[in-house]
Amino acid sequence: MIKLTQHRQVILNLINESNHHWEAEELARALAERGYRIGIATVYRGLAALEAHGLISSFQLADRKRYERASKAHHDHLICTRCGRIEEFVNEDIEREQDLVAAQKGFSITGHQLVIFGICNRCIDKN
Amino acid sequence: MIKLTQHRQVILNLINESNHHWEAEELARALAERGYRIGIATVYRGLAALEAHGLISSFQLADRKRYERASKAHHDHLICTRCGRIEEFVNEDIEREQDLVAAQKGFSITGHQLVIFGICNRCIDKN
DNA sequence: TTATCAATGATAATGGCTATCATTCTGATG
DNA sequence: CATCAGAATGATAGCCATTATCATTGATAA
Repeated sequence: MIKLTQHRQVILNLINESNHHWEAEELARALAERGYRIGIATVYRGLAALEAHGLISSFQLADRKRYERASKAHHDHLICTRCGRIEEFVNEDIEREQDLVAAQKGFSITGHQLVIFGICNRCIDKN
Repeated sequence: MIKLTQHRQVILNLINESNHHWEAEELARALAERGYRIGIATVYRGLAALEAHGLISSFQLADRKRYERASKAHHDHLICTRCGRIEEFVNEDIEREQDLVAAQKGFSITGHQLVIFGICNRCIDKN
């Protein structure tokens, strides 16, 4: 079904190798540094294809999308607005409450997007 | 402190008059329909100024910002991905859990962004 | 081998939003 | 009331992430 070309395999490997939350241009730069000549449009298309097949996942942060490993467990994100550090978290209570809210409002829930903004302890310690 | 010009007053009134979640271009169109000649840049600047002074509030939905009345109580949004209807909700449990998550991760929380996606009952009934 | 169809790359286009800059408005002061 | 400074405005160019276009390349099946 999915055509996992060499380019896409390289993109997938890079994402799978770390816990990083990649943005498209950043990933393109990393690929270039490693000697791969992959056009920016191909990177965007590859990311979309990989995500469409569940091999990676993404979330929207401000005006741009971030791509990460597809992990089994759903999780949300916590971002430090000072240094940009992103942490992941899982909270079953929040998940359950969201289902309740949707049910109360007569919505059939299909997904959600939760990002918590804050200042991380490293940044706080610097002051 | 804030210069509440006529233009900004008109923008503010329009937003205050309804529960609508306006996007900038949509609001500009509505103003034009009502006979106001307000440049698009002025609309954007006015929205930013009104928000900066707490007279309206906003949230990011996908690639664009939505503006709404500044309500006393914090709330989040539920959006129907089929018809675009937006509902608001308040859930204290979710708020509390977010504080806990941030504390656990050593973050000093400054805000969050929660949008639940789903299909609303009106759309479901149409099938 | 050939036909087919997707992937690719270069680049133009899109769309929301911001910057620029000349002009206009406002309101504080004399 | 006149003047002046700083802010607001409008027209429009620019920015930037992403997508569309289209000619070319590559892979797979017959």
